[in-house]
Amino acid sequence: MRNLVSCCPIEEVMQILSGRWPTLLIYYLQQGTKRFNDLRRDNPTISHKMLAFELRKLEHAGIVLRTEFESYPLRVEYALTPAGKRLVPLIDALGDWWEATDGNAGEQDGNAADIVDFGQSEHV
Amino acid sequence: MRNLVSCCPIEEVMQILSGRWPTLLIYYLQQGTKRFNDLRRDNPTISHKMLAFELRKLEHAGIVLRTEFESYPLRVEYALTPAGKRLVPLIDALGDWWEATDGNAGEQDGNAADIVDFGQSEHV
DNA sequence: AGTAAATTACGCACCTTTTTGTTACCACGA
DNA sequence: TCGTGGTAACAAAAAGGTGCGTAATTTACT
Repeated sequence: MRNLVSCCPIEEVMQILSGRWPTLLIYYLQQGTKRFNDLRRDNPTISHKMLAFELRKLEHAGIVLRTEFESYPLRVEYALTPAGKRLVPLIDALGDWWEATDGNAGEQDGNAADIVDFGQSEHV
Repeated sequence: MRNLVSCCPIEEVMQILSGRWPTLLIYYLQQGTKRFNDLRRDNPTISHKMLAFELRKLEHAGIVLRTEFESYPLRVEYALTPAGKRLVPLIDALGDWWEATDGNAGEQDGNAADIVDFGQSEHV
């Protein structure tokens, strides 16, 4: 009575992990403790608004630990919590699954290389 | 050189699984073969446009197999591919992880029950 | 020595882009 | 006329980007 039977926890997880940034941020934080601008440098395409928002989301979810130091210009450090560290191999497994699928995907449909772009833009 | 080292496959997976519907649809399809309106009945809040779009996305990703029968009113069946079935336990693991985290989350922050709502609406 | 500028980690307001929903419409057969 | 499995057009909502402000301190320039 656990395996994908209660779909609710999965919905909650996806609410946290959905989007480009959560898994990426977990990836970078898994390398070690980082500061706000470290993460911005790690990922130059994220805006500071998004970074702040996603970090707060991950913090609330218990995945990221935020530590504030009252030094010169104010310093904040971000790190994975134990729960966040336990999450890493699960995300990892998804990546492995995708690579395995991707490897032999061509046999079904013919093309699987252009999956990346799902442009739904219809207002052009 | 595989474990969360190459972040790209994870980005691709999240591009497919992000959002409310993909994991939910996988959940319902894991119960067995379904037809379009079966899935609509399973999940009344999804619009048919979204359902069609998400199903096509999952189909392109090699997770869902679409079979069209030329019977009287036209009949289409959706089912998980082998790759889709292999994905199920991974999604499952995320749900289990969340439940485990949720169980002892109170020790860190005090409240972890109201994580669900991340209203970012600022234009009210 | 005095002034200007940069750093740090954001919050806020405005605007654009993307996503999602609503509605109508299609062909077909019972 | 209803249900089947959609597509296309339009509308609303959400997500995301940009730039400004903050406050203390250090560095850079003159």
